[in-house]
Amino acid sequence: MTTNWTDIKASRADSDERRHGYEHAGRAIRLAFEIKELRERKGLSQRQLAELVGTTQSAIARLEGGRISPSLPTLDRIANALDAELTVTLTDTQQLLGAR
Amino acid sequence: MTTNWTDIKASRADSDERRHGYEHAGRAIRLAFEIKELRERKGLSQRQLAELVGTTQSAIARLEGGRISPSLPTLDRIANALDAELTVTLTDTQQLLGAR
DNA sequence: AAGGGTGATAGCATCGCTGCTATGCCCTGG
DNA sequence: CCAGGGCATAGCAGCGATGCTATCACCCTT
Repeated sequence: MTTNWTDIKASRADSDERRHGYEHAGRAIRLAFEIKELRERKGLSQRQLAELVGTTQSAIARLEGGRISPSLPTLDRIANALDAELTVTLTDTQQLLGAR
Repeated sequence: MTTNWTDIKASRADSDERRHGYEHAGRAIRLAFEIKELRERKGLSQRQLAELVGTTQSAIARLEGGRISPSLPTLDRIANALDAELTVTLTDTQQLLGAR
């Protein structure tokens, strides 16, 4: 068999996955902004949201700072507190390609 | 001001956010399944995916086990390796409600 | 029967996120 | 001027996720 797996591996050796923490920052910043947006829309202060979520104001500030990549459990709790829904999806970008 | 914030807080005291790690398992299991699904569709073994991602087979197996809540950085790396895209969204479920 | 490939699991060290306290800064109202 | 609220930041302890090695059980092929 020895699929063309070797090719796949080679073609990516230096493209993307070799760089570990490249653009997590991007997602973190976007999520941070969305949280802040939602919170302000609800008219809540960081302290109030913190209490709803079950944490402290500084933790909320840190999240909204966008310098860390929040955990899914944390995002979920925030979402619930803000009457929002957290959606996490993995979509194949090659559905119609590798059909051999 | 003293918004109806007190009401909000009261109305949730024992509904959802008081329970910390309730259904993270659900999301973890779904993601685990999606990863496995994608990986097999690409015809990759856990070991091959591991190498693409830059980790080991046991780590992949653990993820696909669905007993932990993966970090976003990890999910992102997996997604890239599988030619997939990771989407994380916070959607307001009350857009047309609290117009005040 | 022996070997190879695949996937689970355990145990460990390390790292990052989280919760917390304690500040500091800015702004607004008294 | 002096609170007071709102937000940011630092520093620390604790915990969960990750990476790793080493097994183990299975299946399949030879």
